[in-house]
Amino acid sequence: MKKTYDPKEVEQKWYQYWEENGFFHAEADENRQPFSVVIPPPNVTGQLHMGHALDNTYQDILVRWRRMQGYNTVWVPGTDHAGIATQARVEDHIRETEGKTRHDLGREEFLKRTWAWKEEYGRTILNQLKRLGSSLDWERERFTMDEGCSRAVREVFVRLFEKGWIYQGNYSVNWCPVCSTTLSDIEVEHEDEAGKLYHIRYPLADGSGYVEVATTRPETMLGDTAVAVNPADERYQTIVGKTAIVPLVDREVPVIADDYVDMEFGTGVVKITPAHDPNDFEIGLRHNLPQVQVIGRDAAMTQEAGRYAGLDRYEARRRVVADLQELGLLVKIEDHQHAVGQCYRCHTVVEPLVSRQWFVKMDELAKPAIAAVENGEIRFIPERFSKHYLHWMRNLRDWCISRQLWWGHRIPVWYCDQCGEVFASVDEPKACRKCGSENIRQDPDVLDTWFSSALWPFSTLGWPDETKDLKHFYPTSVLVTGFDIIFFWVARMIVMGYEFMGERPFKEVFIHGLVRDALGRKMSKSLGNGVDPLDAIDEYGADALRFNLVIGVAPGNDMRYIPEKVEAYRNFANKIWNAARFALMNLEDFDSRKQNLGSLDLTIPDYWILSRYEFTAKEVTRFLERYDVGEAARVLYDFIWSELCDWYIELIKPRLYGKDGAETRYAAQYVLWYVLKGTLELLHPFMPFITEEIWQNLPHDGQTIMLAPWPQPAGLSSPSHERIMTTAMAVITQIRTMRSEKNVQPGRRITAICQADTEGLERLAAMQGDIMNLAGLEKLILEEPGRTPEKCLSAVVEGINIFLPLAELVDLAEEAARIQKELEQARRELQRAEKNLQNEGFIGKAPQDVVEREKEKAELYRAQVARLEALLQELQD
RNA sequence: GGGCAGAUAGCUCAGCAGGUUAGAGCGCUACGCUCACAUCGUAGAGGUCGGGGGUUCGAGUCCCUCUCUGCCCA
Repeated sequence: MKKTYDPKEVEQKWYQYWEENGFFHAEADENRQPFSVVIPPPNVTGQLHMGHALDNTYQDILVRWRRMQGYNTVWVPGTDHAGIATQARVEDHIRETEGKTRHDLGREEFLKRTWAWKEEYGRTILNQLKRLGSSLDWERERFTMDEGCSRAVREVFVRLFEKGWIYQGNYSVNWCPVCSTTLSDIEVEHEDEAGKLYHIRYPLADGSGYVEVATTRPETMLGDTAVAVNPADERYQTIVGKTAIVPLVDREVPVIADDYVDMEFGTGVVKITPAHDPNDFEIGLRHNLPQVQVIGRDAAMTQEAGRYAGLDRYEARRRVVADLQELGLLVKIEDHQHAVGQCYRCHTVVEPLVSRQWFVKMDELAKPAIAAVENGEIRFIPERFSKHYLHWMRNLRDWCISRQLWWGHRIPVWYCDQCGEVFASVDEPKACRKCGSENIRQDPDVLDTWFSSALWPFSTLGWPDETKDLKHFYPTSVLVTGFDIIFFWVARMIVMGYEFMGERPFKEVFIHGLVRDALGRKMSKSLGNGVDPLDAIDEYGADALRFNLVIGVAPGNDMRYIPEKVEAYRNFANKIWNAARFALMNLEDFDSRKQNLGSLDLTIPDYWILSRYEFTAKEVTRFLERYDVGEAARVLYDFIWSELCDWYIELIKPRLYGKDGAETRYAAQYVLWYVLKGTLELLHPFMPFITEEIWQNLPHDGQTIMLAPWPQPAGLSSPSHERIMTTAMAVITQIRTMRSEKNVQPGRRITAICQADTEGLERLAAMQGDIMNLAGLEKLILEEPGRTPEKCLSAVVEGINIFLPLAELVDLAEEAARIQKELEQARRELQRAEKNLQNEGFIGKAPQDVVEREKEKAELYRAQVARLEALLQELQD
């Protein structure tokens, strides 16, 4: 074995081994409890980023852990066709390489190219997930546009259509002029921008004066069909019902009253443009106003805009404002902060446009999905995310699902040009369902990407067929994802799960935060501050990256990616590597079958490490059960580094070297092997590669650590041995501290005298040899308290007097000062404990064990104080 | 405007169901290449747990309030 751990050498080897031996794969087995997870499918043309690395590390930890626990475990891999994003990438590519648009190529050819693109790049992200160690069941790989998923999409569409829950309608929708498609409400991000508020005068037709309206988008006035005030606004009572004239287009429009108008905003008078504002659209419907579309799908002004036709919307704004100014109708321009809707894909400012689109009626669908979270059938972890979810679900609007794209699931609706019938069909129809005419055409649009991902938990398991997998693995056990797609994805899966499976899609939703850069900023392409997980893996190893991503992160919190931190966990891997190297060097002649734990002649450190190991195993399991992955990892880190390496291995070295005989050597070998092997098993879900590499080298049963049984409690807990060790460790540390303070050469062996009560002496005697070894002693004298040895460095710890006869190093004043300090500290603690114990409330109300512990502490501090006082007295004499 | 997080050592963060002398990593200081590991060891310094109030025998932990930061929704 090499002196330092080299991840490159082992990672690929083991991944291949796991995959080739089918360890990731599981068939549905009715006799075993299922544990199933579906991956949040990454975009098919995407690259692995830290967010994916985090998300999949969490999933892999849970999946590997449950698999070891014996669950019938599957983790379903796959990718998402990501309509807008992928189409945009391919369009860019074609423009750059051929100088053509998708329209130049035509729909069929463009789709052919996109599929080719998908085939070429779709694998990369999945391969990148392998580098991370993800134990995905590759035999189950799916794609949102594969045949099965596509069939599920059509099936769902048709069923909802026939139920009347999918409908077509003319509404104000969000249009992205760059992506050339509509967007659902949540695909629009509202960002605060510094804008302007323009105050404009609209003359009244009867010549009685003007009304002053305030608007942030003056260019839309060309499409105004009303001016509105609040009915309760006393300022404007008299003008309601009059007619105003829209300047520049000289359109006569009514002055209407509507509750929607905010009296506080601007002048309290607003212009109404039903064609270009969703609220105005609603008002337009209420008041029967015409819609005049002055901005087109290309974000340029239409013919309706008269002399502004053809201008870009922003250029039109400038011209309109200039023209108004010239006419003297522009009252003022104020600075104004307002939220501007942008496309979540390309960040272009979205244009509200009225058009005919397909919608999913959400009110009925939402009911069971709301109830499920309310009554705890589906649980969010952390709990607070259920509030987010519920708030959104209770204020749901219908979902616009049609997209004017080519890449996606074509809407399965056909129009008959003969009789006008509109019908949906799962299979491609040859003729009109009603009149039999073959003169039919399919709706040109495709569905929102999220429509197909909403079906993911059951479409990937075979729905609409009633497959064995679906029966056994649905509902899935847990969904792991980031809070940013709770609305986009999680909510819709819940909705569709109840509607089509009659059951929740998953029992629990484990939500994690974002990976940020070292400065706490979101990692983004535009900032260029993203760290490529593959680079991190190359540099530190996949195990170190994984550990870094999860350790010490509380559920739901964001984490910062700091290279030095990954380095620390690379060092941790190396630490384990070397502990194992040490173990293996000393286990060459070891045969674990010779004896079992019960028949060995164990020492106190043996009992202690077994007890600590058992505690650690329980803690790790407990934390994982609560999805507290960060704490589980921390517990392991501390156990391995501090207890196993720093103490236990150091303690057993003499025994392993054969200094105390073969029997105890074997016992030390056995315990070391047992604890190391078990610890590797506990660590395996977190650090799959290094644990497999070491485990394979240790005596073991089975083909892989992946399938080793998860460590179970074995009755190894031993508080009495832990207490002895605690005392010994405190004494050792204290002696080391004194040596260090006085610069005693590390190699120099010295004498120590320990005075303690009978019980203390027993504990020390039991550990005498170990204390001497680890504190660098040539002699350890244990005696009853009474005398104060002359010219010694002294200290008191755990009620034990420690004296180091190092006369030449003793500085009386220094000693006195130090002891004085310790004494004050001990007195403070004693006082605190006594105050508690004298408090009737405490004695009466605190739990028995807390009171007991407080009593023990008081006793300890009392002894401590007494000893320190005596010492100080001696020094001063 | 409404809601939700966060504020703990110089930095980044833990702290579970109120009761440990409040922890870790990095950084810092001193010493040490002792036959697993210098990607290391030993020891050390460093915190009035954002401010104020309250509940409680007891509050970093629960409640109220204020300040600051971030996020979501309108």
